[in-house]
Amino acid sequence: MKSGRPDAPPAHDAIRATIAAIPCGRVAAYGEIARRAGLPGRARLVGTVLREAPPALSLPWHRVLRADGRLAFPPGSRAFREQVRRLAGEGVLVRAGRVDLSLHGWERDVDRLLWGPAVPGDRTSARAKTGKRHRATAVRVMNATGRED
DNA sequence: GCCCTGACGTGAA
DNA sequence: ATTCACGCCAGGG
Repeated sequence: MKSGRPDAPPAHDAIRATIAAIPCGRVAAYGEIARRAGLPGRARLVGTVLREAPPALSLPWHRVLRADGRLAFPPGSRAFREQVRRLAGEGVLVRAGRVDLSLHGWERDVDRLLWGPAVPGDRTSARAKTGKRHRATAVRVMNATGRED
């Protein structure tokens, strides 16, 4: 029995569902999406799926970045600018072609970021020591969280 | 089936 | 911070 569409590989479905689940104001790497979709190591497949995905699905493709936080498109290209635009619309700032994953990364739990114990090697906690930056970060996160649509 | 390509990831130089 | 080389594997020719 085919569940729904015979021409829709389960892997593709899982990937699309995972991408659709990325909350507004957050971003995730290709590799992370593959992992969450139960397909560890298939980062490239995520790219393929996105490329083939019909616009009608309205997947939040702009929330998908490379592992280092940089956009996957060539800087200055049409898609690149569009992605920056969309991200900005959600309060996600792109600087030098990259997004700060410690700030907007999906993998990082927001509550732990604000209230939890400092994680060794976490740049965010290090910056928090300066004080000022910490408050600005908290405000930004709360704004992003409170906004639903 | 072989070969090339790619919206990737990682580690080394 | 940058560049390079590989590893990876699904698609398409």
